[in-house]
This record gives sequence, C-alpha cells and structure tokens, in this order.
Amino acid sequence: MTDPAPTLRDVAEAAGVHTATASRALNPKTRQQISAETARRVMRAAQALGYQPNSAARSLKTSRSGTVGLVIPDLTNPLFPPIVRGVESVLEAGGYNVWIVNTDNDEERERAQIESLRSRQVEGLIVATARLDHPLLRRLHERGVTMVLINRQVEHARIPAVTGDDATGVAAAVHHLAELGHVRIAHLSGPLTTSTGRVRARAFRHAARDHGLPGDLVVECAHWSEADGAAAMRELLGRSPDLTAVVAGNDLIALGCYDVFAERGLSCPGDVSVIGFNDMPFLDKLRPPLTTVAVPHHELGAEAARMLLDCIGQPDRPARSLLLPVSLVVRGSTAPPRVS
Amino acid sequence: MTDPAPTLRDVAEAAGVHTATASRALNPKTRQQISAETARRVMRAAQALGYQPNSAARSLKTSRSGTVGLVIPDLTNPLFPPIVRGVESVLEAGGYNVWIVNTDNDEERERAQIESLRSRQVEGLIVATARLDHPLLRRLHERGVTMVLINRQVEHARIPAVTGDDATGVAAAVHHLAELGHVRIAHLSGPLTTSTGRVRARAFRHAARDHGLPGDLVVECAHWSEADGAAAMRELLGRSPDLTAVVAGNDLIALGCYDVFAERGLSCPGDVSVIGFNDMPFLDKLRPPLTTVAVPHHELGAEAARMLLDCIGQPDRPARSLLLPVSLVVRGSTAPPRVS
DNA sequence: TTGTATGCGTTATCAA
DNA sequence: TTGATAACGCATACAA
Repeated sequence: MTDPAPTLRDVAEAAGVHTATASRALNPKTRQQISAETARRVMRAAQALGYQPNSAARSLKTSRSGTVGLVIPDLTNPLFPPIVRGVESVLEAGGYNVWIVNTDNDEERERAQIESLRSRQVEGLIVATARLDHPLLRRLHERGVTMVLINRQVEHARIPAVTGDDATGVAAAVHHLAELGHVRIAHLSGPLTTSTGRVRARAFRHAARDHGLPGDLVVECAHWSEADGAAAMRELLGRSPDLTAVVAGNDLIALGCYDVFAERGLSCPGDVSVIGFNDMPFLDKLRPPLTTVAVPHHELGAEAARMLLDCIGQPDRPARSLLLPVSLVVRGSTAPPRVS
Repeated sequence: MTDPAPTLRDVAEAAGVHTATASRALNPKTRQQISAETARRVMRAAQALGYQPNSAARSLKTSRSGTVGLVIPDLTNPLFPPIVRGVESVLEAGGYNVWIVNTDNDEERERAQIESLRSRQVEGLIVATARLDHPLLRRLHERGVTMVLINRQVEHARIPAVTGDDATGVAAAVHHLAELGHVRIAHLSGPLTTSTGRVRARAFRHAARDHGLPGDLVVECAHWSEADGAAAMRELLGRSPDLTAVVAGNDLIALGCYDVFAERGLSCPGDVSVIGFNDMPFLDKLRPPLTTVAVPHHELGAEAARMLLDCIGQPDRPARSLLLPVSLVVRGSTAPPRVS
C-alpha cells in the first residue's frame, strides 16, 4: 500500500472533533455515548477518507488480536481445505479471523510457523499436525496456550481434540470386506507416529480378529501420500501375493494402490478390492470409483472452532474430546473375491 | 493464549539492560552495535523466558506489517491450493507472511475481507477473484494499493497480472480435436464476466474459424463448477445433439459433462470427446482419464509473488503482465468421432 | 456529550 | 556501546 493511510486523527480533524470522540463514534459499542449528529459527521468523514482502523494499534491497545492460528501440514492435500472452511465459518461468525500456516510435516518449519503465530498474538491455535510424541505441542499446552487438535491426539497431554470415529470406520470397512467373502485382508496403515495411523491400525487388528481373520497383514506407509501408499503396496504384494483386499489408511494411500495395479496389470476390484478413508472429492469419478469411509471434514473444522471458542471463553474448562461419526461409502472398488 | 506473554521489558530486566539495548541485541541488523557479551546475555534471557516480539507493536512502530493478503474465491476448488503454496514459497523467502481469505465469489464478502486485510496493513494484495468489471479493485488500484492479479484481469485498469496462456491452450485443444476428425465441436465457457472465461471463449471462436469449423456452439456456465457445467451440457445437448466434442472452460465443468454422460448413458470418448482446462490433481485416475490443458499453478502463484515483491520495492514501476506457457495433456477422454 | 491524558510494546533518534 | 526519550495509532479512565 503506497498512500499514507488516513488515521483516526485525520478523521477527527475532518469531522472537527477530538480523536476520542471519533473513536467512540466509529465503534458501535460506544456510539451511543455520542450525539447522533456528531456520530453521523464522523462516520461520513471516515467514509470519505476511506479510513480503516489500524488493527495493529487496536490490538496493541486492547491486547486482543481477534485472530486464531490454524496449523495444517499441506493445503494441497484435499483433506484440508474443507477443514479450513469449516473452521473459518464458525470463527468468522464469532468475530475472529483465521491465519493459516503450512508446516509440510517439517518440525523446524512447524516451530517457526507457530512462533510466528504467537508473535502475532493469536488467541488460540487449531492444530491438525499433531503427532503422538509432540514435545512442542506439549510445551505450548503447559505454557497455557489455548488450542484444539483436529484429527489427531498427543500422548501424555490432555489437549481438547475433535476427530472422526476412526475405529468404527475401519471396523465397518473390514466388516464390508468380510461380508463380501474376503479372508486375506491387508491394511496399509498411515505413519504410526500419528494417532490417526495408530488408531486405524489397531482398529484393523481388532476388527480382523472379530471376524476370525488374520490381523497381521499390516504395512506402514512412511507418509499419508500416494507415493508411499504405492511403495507399501508393492512391499505387501511381495510379502503376501495371495491377498484379495486392502483397507488403506486414507484415500491417497488407496490411490497409490491404484498405481501399483496399473503397473502390474492387476484389476480392481477383480483381483484386489480396496477401501480408502476420508472420501475426498471426486473419488466417485475414479476408475474404479473408490469405496471409502466418509469423514465430515467441514464439520470437523467447525466443531474444533466451536471448541476453541469455548476454551477461549472459559480457560479453565477441562479438556474434552469430540468423536464425530463416519460412514462407509460403498462404490466400485470392492467386490467379492475371485474364486480361484 | 492465557499466560501474560513476556515483553521486551521483561527480557531487558532479566538481562539487566535497558529495553533499547535488548531490542538492539535481539534484532540481527542492529546486533553489531552491541557488545558480544551483552548480546549473548539478552538472547539467553529471551530464550529462557520464551520471549516472542509482539508484532502488533513492531508493526505500529515501523509501519511495516511484513504481511501480504491473498484473495481467492474458494480454497476447496483444487485450483487454488497450489497457487497458494506458490505464493507462499516466494513471499516467505522474501520475509513476508501471507494472509489468505476466501470470498466465495460474493462481492460483499470480498469487500469485507479486503477491508479487513487493509486494516491489517498488508503491504500488498494478490487477487485471484478479479472480474472484468470490478469497481472495487479499480478503486483500490487508483488509491495506490499495491496488487497483482492471478489468472484474471480487470478492464480499464492497468494492474499487473500473471496468467496462463489461455488462448494458446484453447487453440491446442481445438487443434487436437480437429486432428482427430471432429467437426461439431462445442465450448462450455466459464462466466463471461471473468477475463478467463471471455479469453477462452474468444480463443475458441478463433481456433474454430482457423480450422474451418463452426464457432457458434458456445454455452456459458454461470460458475466454474461441476453443477453449472452439467447444466450447460444439458442445454448444449438439447440444442445441438449432433456434437461430438466439447472443450470445457475448466476441469470442473468437464466433470459436469461426465455427470451428464452418466445420466444419459453416453460414452466418453465413444460418443463425445471432452477436454478440460487446468489439469487439477487426480484427473489421470478418472474414468476416462481427462484430457486437459495443464496450467502451472504453483508457478503462477510464485510469479505473482515475485511481481508483487517487485512492485513493493519500486512502487512507480509500470504495470507488467506475465503470460505463462500451458500445455495440452492428452489422456483418455478424447478419441476420433464415431463414424455414423 | 465531549475533551484530556495515558499507555499498550516496540524501535528510532538523540545524548551520554 | 548503552541509556533516556519519544512516537507509532488507538481506546479508555477520568475530568469537564
């Protein structure tokens, strides 16, 4: 911005009043203390000058930034935009603005980004990058930083969190495959350093056992990505060529399976059935359309935002966690196993 | 954040120096004026207290926010996340932070969001929501607000912009279809209120004429969305049932075509070929994989950021526009027309 | 109803 | 090399 922005003082001078009066006239909450005529004059002057209150000055004076930080790994992962929008929808209605940062799953970057948010005096944090062992978050929590986790939890720290009901989702996936007649079912888990990865892997083992199936066909992906999903799938096929179905840790990992099928000339669901997790956009248009577990991402974000507002309102409130229901969406990537 | 954050004063006291000294010790640019020993003491104290400079106070004093605003319509449109990351990659390297806002294509919301950005003293704006007739942007530009447009332009205002070479992309699409033998080629254009929509539609007409084809098979979509693409496709099929190929204004509109094909039992590319625009993620896994024009979104963002940095550096620099090359990606949604 | 005075936390100018 | 002081723009307690 090039032109020297007009200040409250400019407005006050233009309206022929003192800055204090101008301030009161411009703030809806104090406008009543001012004569209607004066208020009108001030507001007109502000309008004419294109006055915008300097939020740095306001925040310095009131020690309220009206800002919340949202920490995500990577905006280009289709999982996150809906979460962001959900967060924004609630916080903006509550008079807050949201500052989004990406960490790229890099600890140092995360530290720097959160530091930057703190220096901006954010009044709270919504964090979607939590790992089970996360000293940084633990330390912030101990220091009294208000925060809510999305989709993840941290060990040994009672931090409020909003997550999907992963265990139930995985159970539904395994049940669906078992009903179709699958016996050799594998799980390509996400990183076991994340609560999400660990919860889903454990749920897989439990569900497999409940159906009297082997629960040991698990390969861990290094990251929640298509490439790592493909790598894990190759390893899995080498180890257990007789498998007929895969429960992927998330949709991207499932897409990695698709890549391997294309490489090896395997047909899905003919040779192998696959189930994803998250129901990210456009999965219904894939070849084949991906069966997956739908997670209400927008709601996840919205609920986390609501929870954060609660925490800001009453700081001593005990940490609560919210589990949102998920649902299996059956599409074309699952079918009965080929009879061999 | 609950605990009263330590201030520079706390650090200074802990280190036994004056705040001015502490300030100089903490700022790399002024640290040289300070004895190494004192500097070390101050930095250690800052570390111990977990001191974070209050950016509101700094920005108030220096009248530099170190922040740039990024205005996009909707983060959940897969087009935008790569642009955001491109913008961030350059601006963060340049010492700036990026504040992202969504407008939902709502004029009032856009006005409010930009106002909010201005009140935060952003030093520049990158805007991806421009319409051809855009009084708000024109007014801001006249007021000397530094900004760069992405993917769009505004009529009657010389505002710097970075866009893909849409005309060449559309020409390549039409050429590809003509070579395959298509004659009845239609265009589902984006909104003609956007420069992108208008440029692509005009390019379509020109390209059609160059190949001796009818250029009048054009239907305008109300928005760049799957639903509006489907609606336009239905209208198009009603009007010209003999068409054999469609150049969609963007990938989402192309997906709308897929929906109509499913509704009506048409096969793609058997009955109708389709080409999208943008090459958003995962199109290669669609049924059929979508032929499209790849636009370098990350680079678009990065170049816009570079341009903004230039503009901030030299405010009187004449507006330049940058056209980035695009490329046709041929996949499975295009084939020769069925011989009837 | 309006004006005066003060301070939020930081940096920049000046003096020591 | 360091300290004292002022000022950025605003909101508010207090005085008038």
